[in-house]
Amino acid sequence: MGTTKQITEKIGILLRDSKLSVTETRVKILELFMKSDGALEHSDFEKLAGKSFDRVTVYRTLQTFLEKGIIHKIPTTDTSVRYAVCKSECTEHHHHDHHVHFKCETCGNTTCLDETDVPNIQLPKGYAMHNVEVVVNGVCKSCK
Amino acid sequence: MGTTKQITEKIGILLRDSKLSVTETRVKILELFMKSDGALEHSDFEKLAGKSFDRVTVYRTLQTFLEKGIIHKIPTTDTSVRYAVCKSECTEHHHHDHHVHFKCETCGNTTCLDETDVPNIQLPKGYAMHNVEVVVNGVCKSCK
DNA sequence: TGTAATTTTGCAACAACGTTGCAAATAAAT
DNA sequence: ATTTATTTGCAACGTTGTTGCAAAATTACA
Repeated sequence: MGTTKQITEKIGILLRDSKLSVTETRVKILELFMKSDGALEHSDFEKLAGKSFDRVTVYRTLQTFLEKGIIHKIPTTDTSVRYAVCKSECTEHHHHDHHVHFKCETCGNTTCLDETDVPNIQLPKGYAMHNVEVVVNGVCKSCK
Repeated sequence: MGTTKQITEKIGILLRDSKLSVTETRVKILELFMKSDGALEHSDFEKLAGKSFDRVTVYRTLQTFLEKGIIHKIPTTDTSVRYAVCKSECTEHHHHDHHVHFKCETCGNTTCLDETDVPNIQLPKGYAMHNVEVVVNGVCKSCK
């Protein structure tokens, strides 16, 4: 994963590539994403990171990252919204969200199973498919 | 689908089977579910149905139906929570949510594709699978 | 490097959503 | 028909998400 300095450098490049100003908030939020192995939700950012961010800034930052294709949302069955960093192939205009998400019922973490393919689904006649979201619920490796 | 009277009768049986009192609110909410072909969210109930229900009652009713296995939740990527009636095989203790949900990007409706099977997914070693949720985004038959 | 232009942030105020306790109303049991 | 148990609606509250605007930080450029 690299040293903290390397991560910071990587984040700077990522932001500049997306034509975004490099600000403390954005760097800190991206650091959290990179250091966390699971998906994060809004409330995670207000608490964590030593410094507590303003709620509004967090909302706006996540919204910006979404629009630039830096992060993506993960479906949930409650009112929370979960985000994870996109793989490198994701860009502002082209998303590769076709991977499986795993939600552990024990630790509550949601992770992206990048290696696991989303299988082909045969829809009834007349339906056009754009995107498939798969969330598997169960028990993860660490909790077993 | 049957006449209104038949539906009301069916709902009475369903409620009594679940050991729930047959009240006006519960009947009206179940009627809405049966008459709608798509999934419904909380706000749909406050407005619709001529009579407007109290917010709290709707929350509590949906919660009760969930616990009894009468309805199930559908994953979304926003803060809304969508519900749909369960198929007959669902009970309080055993759920068959293994079907595909389809969200139309044009009309916004979410429907259950009961006939469409959820394909097998090969998880990495060490993961235990309990339940798979699939949501397909695209354009539905009616909007094409 | 210093200054102007642009972008981002934080605050305040607000709107929407969801929860809890309790008394009144309704349904079930006898 | 009366008692018992359940459900409902209200009030009050906490949380979550949004918008406008002035202050602060970042970028662009001389």
